Amino acid sequence: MGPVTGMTPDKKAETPGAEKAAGLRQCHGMGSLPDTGDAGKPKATVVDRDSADDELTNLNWLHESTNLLTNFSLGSEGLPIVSPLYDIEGDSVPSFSPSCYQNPEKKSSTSKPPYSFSLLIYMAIEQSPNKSLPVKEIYSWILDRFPYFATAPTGWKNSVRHNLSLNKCFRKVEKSHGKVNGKGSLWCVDPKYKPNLVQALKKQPFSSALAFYTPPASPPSRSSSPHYLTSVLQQNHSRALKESDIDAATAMMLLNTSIQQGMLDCEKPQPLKTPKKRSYGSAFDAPSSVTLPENDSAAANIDPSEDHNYSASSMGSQRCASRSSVSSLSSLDEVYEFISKASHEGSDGSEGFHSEVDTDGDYEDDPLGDSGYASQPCGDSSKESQPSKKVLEELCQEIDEELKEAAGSLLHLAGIQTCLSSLISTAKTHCHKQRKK
DNA sequence: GCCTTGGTAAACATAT
DNA sequence: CATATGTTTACCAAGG
Repeated sequence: MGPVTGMTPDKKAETPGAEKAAGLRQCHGMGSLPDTGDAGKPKATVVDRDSADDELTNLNWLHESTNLLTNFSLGSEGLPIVSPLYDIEGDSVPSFSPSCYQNPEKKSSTSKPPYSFSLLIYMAIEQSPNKSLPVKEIYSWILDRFPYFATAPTGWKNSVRHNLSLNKCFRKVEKSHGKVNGKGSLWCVDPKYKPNLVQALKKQPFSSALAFYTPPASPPSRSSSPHYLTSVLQQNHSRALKESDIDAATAMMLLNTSIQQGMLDCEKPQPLKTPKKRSYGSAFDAPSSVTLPENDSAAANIDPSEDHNYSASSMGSQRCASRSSVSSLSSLDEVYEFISKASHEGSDGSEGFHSEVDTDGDYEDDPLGDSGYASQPCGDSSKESQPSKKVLEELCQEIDEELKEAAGSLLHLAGIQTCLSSLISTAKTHCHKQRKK
């Protein structure tokens, strides 16, 4: 691990202080460190590994991870946890009994957490406000929660990166138009595989950590409306949307969001990788039981600076998450349908919309396709579709206008209806009075 | 014994 | 150029 990253011959340890010694790996368990350059043969330290394993069984590490649990239980935004997955699966949401983590017994700060890297990454990402994190943040998160890694050989970072790349559960989120805040890109969890990850988590000794599972949070910097809506939608759509009293404006906004999402989905990259390498996603393959309508793309372009992209993708994620784990989707679909009809009435030239949908469908053929590797993200394909992007944006605007008109019509109708009803009621009372007379 | 899965190392490429 | 990040390949160990 020492030499892991980097191409420079002498590569530095990824963590200063931690050794780089090529051989010293496997000091796992005890976080012992470095310096000794015991260029021992790799894997030569089976003993250490064993000791680490022993520690894993006692789960003492958990006591040191109170932050982790706390965060999870509160959700990334301190919101009450809603766990669609549990609802759907009929599982009860695991509860955190304080006793779980209040035990102060801190014996092994170097205990290796009984979570695989993929789960750690998943937790880190899921816990983040944006449901996406740069590698660096993932490192930090892991380090914060699992001190073990602070003293562990640095190879774990390589493992993290390795997992991000190989595990199809994770997707790279392209930063907006070459704009970058530092190196690398954000990583998010492919909604498709969330259920799998969650399931994997549930299998862990402390599956209760699952309580942290929260619906994708709305991104911080974006305008609140769409996110608010999606958020509300996420929490209430099955209930509220089933009710026929859908506010037209809200509906239009929803539609708008969904459409944008669809457009973005068009840009979703298709995994191009050939199934050469071992499929890391095998454990998290999209559940066959869950039918994912095409393109449930992961949150692409969550970059806050990329607005419509963001909200759209956000919605996409939500839908993905919902679809992949929930059954109440039909209601949402109903809304879309309803709205769709409404918009058609408002304007016939919905050509854009249709074509959009079609396009969407085209791209949806191969969600995670073949290998399922998602490493050829959004960015790549978006680059390829640069030219069409403008067109899409234009279409977006057109649709936007149409939708506004439609919304206006709906509101107008709503107003008329309100007027009529009030008139009717007035008339009724009037008649009533006259009759009494 | 085989297969799957997870962890690790390493080489290399690319971006900043 | 140095470093961080991302990709890929390979090997090993554990468990089913």
